[in-house]
Amino acid sequence: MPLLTLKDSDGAFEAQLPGSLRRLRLGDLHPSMDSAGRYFLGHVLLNFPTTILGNGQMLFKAVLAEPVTGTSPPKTSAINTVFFGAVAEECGMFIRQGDLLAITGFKCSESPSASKDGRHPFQMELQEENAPTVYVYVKAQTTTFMLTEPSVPKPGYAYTPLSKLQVGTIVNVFAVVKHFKAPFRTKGTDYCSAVTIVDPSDVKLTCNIFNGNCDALPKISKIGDIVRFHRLKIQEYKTEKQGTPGAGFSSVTFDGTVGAAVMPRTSSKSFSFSYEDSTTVTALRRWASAHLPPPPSPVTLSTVQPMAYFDLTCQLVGKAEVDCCTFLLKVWDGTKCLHPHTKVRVETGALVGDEGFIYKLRNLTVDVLVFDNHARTAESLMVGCFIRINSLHVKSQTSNISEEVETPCLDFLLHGGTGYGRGITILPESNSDVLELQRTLDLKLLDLDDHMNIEEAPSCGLDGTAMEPTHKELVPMSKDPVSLPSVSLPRCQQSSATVITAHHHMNTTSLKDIQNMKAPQKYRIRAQLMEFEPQRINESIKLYCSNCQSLQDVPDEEELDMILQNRAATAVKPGLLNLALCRSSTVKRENQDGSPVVLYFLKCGRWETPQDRLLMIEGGTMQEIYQLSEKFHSVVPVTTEGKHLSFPDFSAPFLIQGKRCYYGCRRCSSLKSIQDRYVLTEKDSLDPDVISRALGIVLLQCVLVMKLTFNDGTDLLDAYLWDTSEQFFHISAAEVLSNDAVREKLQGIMKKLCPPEAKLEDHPWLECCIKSYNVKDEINSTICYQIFDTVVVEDA
DNA sequence: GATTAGGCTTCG
Repeated sequence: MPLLTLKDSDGAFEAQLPGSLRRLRLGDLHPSMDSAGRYFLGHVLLNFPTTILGNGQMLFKAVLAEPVTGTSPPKTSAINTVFFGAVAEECGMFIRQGDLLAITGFKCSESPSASKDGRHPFQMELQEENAPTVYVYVKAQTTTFMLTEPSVPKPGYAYTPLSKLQVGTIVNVFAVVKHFKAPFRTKGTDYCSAVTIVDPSDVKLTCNIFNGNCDALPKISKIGDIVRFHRLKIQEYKTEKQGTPGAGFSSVTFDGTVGAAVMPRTSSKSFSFSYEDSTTVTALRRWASAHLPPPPSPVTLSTVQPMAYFDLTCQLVGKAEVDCCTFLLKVWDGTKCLHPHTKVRVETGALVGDEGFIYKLRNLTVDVLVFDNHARTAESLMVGCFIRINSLHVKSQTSNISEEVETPCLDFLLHGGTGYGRGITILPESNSDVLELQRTLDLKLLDLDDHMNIEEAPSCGLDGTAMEPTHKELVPMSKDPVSLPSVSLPRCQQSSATVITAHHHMNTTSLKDIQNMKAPQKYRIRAQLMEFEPQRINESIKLYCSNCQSLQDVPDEEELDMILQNRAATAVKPGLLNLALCRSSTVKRENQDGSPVVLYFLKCGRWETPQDRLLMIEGGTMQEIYQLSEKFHSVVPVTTEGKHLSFPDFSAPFLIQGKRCYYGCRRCSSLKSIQDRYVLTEKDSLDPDVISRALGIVLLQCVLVMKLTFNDGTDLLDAYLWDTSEQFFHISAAEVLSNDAVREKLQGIMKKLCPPEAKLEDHPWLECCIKSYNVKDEINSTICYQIFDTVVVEDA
């Protein structure tokens, strides 16, 4: 094995190397030199994807930089390092930017690209025949940055004031963001973010930062943020200096607010962060607060002025395509726009989002029309996400100002182009503005619930066609009244096993009265639970698509094994692999006469240990998949199709994490090819949302669906419980399937709500909000009922 | 390791 890892917990890197080895410096390298007994020490500045040469040999290239001890780096500190064959395969999978390596057993040759890349005139080459060894220094703690790292040779970064920049140099800078553009796709291959920065030397510099991965761009969220750029190349454009990423460019961003925590934001997994950096951030914050104009105070929908441009931080409630170059975004920020504003009409069915929620917020949302390049961004936004719309135009529809007859109607427009930073940014949930917004929205929602009354019940209801089959299946049949249960205590004195979370002003309606009323309506009821379906608790969990509203059963392990067996039987040639994407290994099973199991290890991710790696598997039973998912973070079942990997179908989960299975919607998903090497590694995230989005899969949500039969002594009523947000039971539907303890907890609750052995009169009383809605088919129209805004009392 | 864009508001 040419690759050896040494842990930082075991001491300093060089102290762990074999004592006989002596260190070679960059100046010692020469084609005539013998590297036996010697090693070269360097940080990985850059690494390129592993490729296959014309002769079928694998090649991995990295640029190494000798750790610098002085204050400023020498001119040529970087050297190209080329790994061949098996060495390339192994090192290419493991080595990443920022790693510290010690290399032995290499040859030196002339670098064919030295004149172009300005690096060392020679390059290092590692071939298996020379028995090379690559020692990698592994940090035990990789998730967070380290404040001090005394045992690792750390490059001493020097920062150039913006007034001292020279064209043609590569520098490190620390400065305040004066202006920025949210990342946008260029006409080339990359995303770009334009950032203008200033520092206490009172000079500004515009930088165009490019990267093929949008997430790798500086994580700037607002003007006043502080950025640290390493290896920024200074160019000249129209007599002005300009910054652009130099080789190995990296960026770290900090909040610019005086007194805020100094938390670095970056997508780099490995980056330095020292005590000095922290004091620089503090100093820059103080300088900016005293010398720069204060950042514009945030505008909300309630404070918006006509004919203005502003940045809006908001939540996306709904979206719809208007035409090829226009998209509608329905957003809210918890405040009410005081001016009349345009409501955009879209074709029925075009609006994506929760109908009920859109209706509930109808007086608080504004319709934003986004054009051209932004329409494409808008299309990919997930309803519910938090966004910042930069340079949103509030346009008054009254063209002639002299005609001030009425209050003007406002249009919210995001014009095409990126001028003035126009754009849409998805804000992470950890963003401080989002946390504040979330609080505002939560309070507003509570407020809304309190003021919502029966007259406000939506007329649209939940009578979507896609839900019909389920509801028809479960449509209440028995409506014969039964004898009144004898109750020993007055009802008002009995505690409830469930309570309502809103609508307390509503009076209780008897089930008999409800049966005589038209839908849709909202009611408050007090009744006992007579029975519920399904009795087998696992069957109450369904897979729901929020996009097409379809509902389906979750296959059990037996069904899944059948599906997997059929797949294996119809597979043409298992094990055909795409080398550029991953490494495969075939696992033989002693007790099996059937097809082999092939495992594919993804090469291009940054995941290093099995616990944070994604594995693809071809063949295998569900039990085997679960076994693997205990060791690997994520398991994706695949099949081979021609020369590439593909997804079999949607009958089985497309992703397994631990005991949790994730399914895709066969109707709404449009699969992207795994052929694209970036597909699975987008953002290097193993989040099911990110993976499913990257694969073009619309993720199905686990929901808990039950039919509850109530009896209040006046009549019986069947109501559906549709618990999508863990509200009713405080239980995650998905966990009912994957966690035995959670399933038992749910069974326990149901036992208490509806004790199987007890007489109905001894069942606990429940207080519930229910709403009625119409379910229509070609011939009939039935009224169904659904429970809402009700929760089980803990320890019911 | 080329290229992209290169803040200084719009068709709507």
